[in-house]
Amino acid sequence: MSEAPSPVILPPGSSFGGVHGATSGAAADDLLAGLNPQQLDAVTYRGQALLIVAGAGSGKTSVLTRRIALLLRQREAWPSQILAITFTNKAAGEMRERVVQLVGDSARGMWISTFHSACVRILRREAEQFGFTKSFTIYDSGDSRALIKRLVKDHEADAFGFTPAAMQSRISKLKNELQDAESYARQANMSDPAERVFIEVFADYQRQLQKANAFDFDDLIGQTVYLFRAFPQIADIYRRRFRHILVDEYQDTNAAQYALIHELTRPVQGNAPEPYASNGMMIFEPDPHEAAGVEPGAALTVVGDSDQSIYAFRGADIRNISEFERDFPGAKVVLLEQNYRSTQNILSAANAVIGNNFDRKDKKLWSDKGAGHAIVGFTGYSQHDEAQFVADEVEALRRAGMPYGEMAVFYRTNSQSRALEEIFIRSAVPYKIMGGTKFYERAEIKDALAYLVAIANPADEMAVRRILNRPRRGIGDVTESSIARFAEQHGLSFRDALAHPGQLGVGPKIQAAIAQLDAVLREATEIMLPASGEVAPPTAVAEGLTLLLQKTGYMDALRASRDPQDEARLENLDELIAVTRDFARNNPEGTIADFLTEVALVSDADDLDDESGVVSLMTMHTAKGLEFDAVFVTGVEEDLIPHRISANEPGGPQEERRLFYVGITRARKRLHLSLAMTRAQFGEVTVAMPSRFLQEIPAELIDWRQSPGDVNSRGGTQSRALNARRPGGFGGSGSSGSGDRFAARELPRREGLKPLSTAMDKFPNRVTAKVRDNGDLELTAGDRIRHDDFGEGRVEAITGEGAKRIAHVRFDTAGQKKLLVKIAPIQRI
DNA sequence: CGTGTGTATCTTTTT
DNA sequence: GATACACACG
Repeated sequence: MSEAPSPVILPPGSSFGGVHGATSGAAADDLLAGLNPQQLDAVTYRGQALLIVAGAGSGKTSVLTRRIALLLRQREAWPSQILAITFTNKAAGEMRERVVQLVGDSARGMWISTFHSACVRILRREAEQFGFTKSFTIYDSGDSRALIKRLVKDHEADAFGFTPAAMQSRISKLKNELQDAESYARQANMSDPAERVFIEVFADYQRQLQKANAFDFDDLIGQTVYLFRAFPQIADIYRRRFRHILVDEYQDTNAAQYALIHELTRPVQGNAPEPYASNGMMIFEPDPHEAAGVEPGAALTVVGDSDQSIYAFRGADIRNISEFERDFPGAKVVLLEQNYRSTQNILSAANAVIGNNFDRKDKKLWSDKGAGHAIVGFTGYSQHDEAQFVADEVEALRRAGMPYGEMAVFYRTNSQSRALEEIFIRSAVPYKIMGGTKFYERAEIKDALAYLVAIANPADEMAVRRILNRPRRGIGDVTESSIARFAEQHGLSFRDALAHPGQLGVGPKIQAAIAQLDAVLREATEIMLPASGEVAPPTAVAEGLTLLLQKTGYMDALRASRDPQDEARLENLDELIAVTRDFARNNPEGTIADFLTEVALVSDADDLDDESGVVSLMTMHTAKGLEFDAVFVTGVEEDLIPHRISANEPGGPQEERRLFYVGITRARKRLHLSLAMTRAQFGEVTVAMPSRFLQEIPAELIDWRQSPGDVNSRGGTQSRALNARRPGGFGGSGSSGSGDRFAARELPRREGLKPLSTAMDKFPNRVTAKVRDNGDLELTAGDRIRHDDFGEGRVEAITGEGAKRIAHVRFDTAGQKKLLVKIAPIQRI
């Protein structure tokens, strides 16, 4: 691979990446060129079961895509016979793109998707077989929590100490093991009243989902398995269709996903095939040559790395991969250990850390890229200080020629992003946060989507209840109950009860409000699901949504509000409408249900707009599967990584170590590990200790710009040199009195490196929390300014427009900085 | 029925 | 430091 920083992520060994299609037809040479012997094996092996143990950065995506490409190129499989499963939609998109690059358009027709999307596809076709309709809704975790919350209340489960969250996670765990309330009840201790109430809630929850014609995330998988088991002839359809199944990130599959794979790879028993059609769609075209009878199961390829298993908390079972050979006798195993991503220093650190996990097969990544730069360590006084280090370092790398898009900042918990964000804004570093408060979880977006759900799936009572009083219509709890009662008495759905406002026994004003809502819903239904039988135009969803938001007065209410946040909400809604338009453009056939599916299954990690011009901020979980030239792992502290909560969980600390391992192995060339001595969480400042994982990295690999020993919070409580023995606890004592020595120490400066951010001594917690606004402060080159933290300096240039005007300032002591004029704490002098 | 105030609990990680 | 909930008031 080239040494020069490049915004394009080249596949490992892709020196030949540009020569596809040179010799079409027989030649597979270009697909095999540049592969090492193990990779070659992984691409070309043919058999029922193949496990590719792929260490971080060993080129597994490349191997997987070539394997698919080869199958297609050599006519071993039609595109429609291939099912490739990834964990995120983004990964699926990338894989598809790369296969297209290799074999061109013949990649069309493959199923490359996540477990969840694949299951939705199947379920939409088959839902009518078992009591759902194809317009079912998908409950995300927020939806299902809301429902569970209500049920916990109804069943008074809180009296037994059940919180909705605990209830939800228990139910989810069971579902991931393919249990339902009934099967669980059989093995439960029914003399325990808490167990009984749990089972009641579980069963009721499932009833409510069914009644609402909805699946939660776990059901998407679990119910598909159920479908296959209960209707073998349906399962056979898919077994016949998919001859090659490939699963990425296999170490993160849970029991339900494992069962799904098992079902799909079973030999086809049947004396089958009535060409099976559903909803008028032919699902597959039976191949006349292999008309009927027994067929072997699909060939299964799984790729994974047990060292990167980080989703045990959501049911992932590492045994799926470690016992693969037992589950699939005769399976071939290929080990990929050569790393094409990172320099040796980074790998040595990674190996050293992961080597502390005892229950793993030893595996050592190696690289021929050379040692590379040392890992940079930094200890800040506070999280803000740490963030400033990151921002400064990002700028230094940028000036040295690395694009922002090749840099990423990782943290353990989403809440850590705030401090980084503040500093980045003030330093005018362009960034983008992946994950976090998701667009589709914002209240106004959920409201808007609830309107759409109310149209697409009127059986979904939760959605209808949600929009009942949004915007405010004067409909409160009392009226809501009246509607529910009326619906029950007359055997109507909650939605249909709205059509009879006069009989609800409520006041005339409220009657009018209900009638108005009912009318708008009808009007929108006519647009998006025309009764007359004709197909709705592609723009129907956009039109319908606009109509709903306008005629219900939702938008007007926001506009009239003087809450400053409501302006942002309006913008979000506009963006949602824009999303519906995009959707119409990309899916001319797309229905409202398709739109809602897409929305329910995208995560923010999927945001495809690789603007390549911005630094990415994300959790270490989100980082899995990505790689960057420069990586900053922040908050490398005890109680954060490993997270405090993990300490009590079986296998918790080990999973945390794997997570840290995932974080550091994302880096190609530059790795930075940083921490803070004090961290404000929970609203108050607490003292933080360096993570135990830091001590697992050989000292010579880390170049400490400022080591934990150099730093003392608030003038020093005690020495916190990494390997210094700590007598007793810490925090309370503060009596050793040896701190000032360290506090005064001159910070090491290194040649060629940017000076550290200055004014450390007055930095802690000095960062203004409030966003300030300099209004239309006019600055021009040559002006002198004073900055709250950096002191005085001279403006060298102004770039950008309006609110994004950036001042390039050379400070007398702090060096060169970029500042956002609008909000930087500066004044002209 | 809506709004405002006070209070409790919160933060792991995600399809 | 934020948000969600309970409660009291208009």
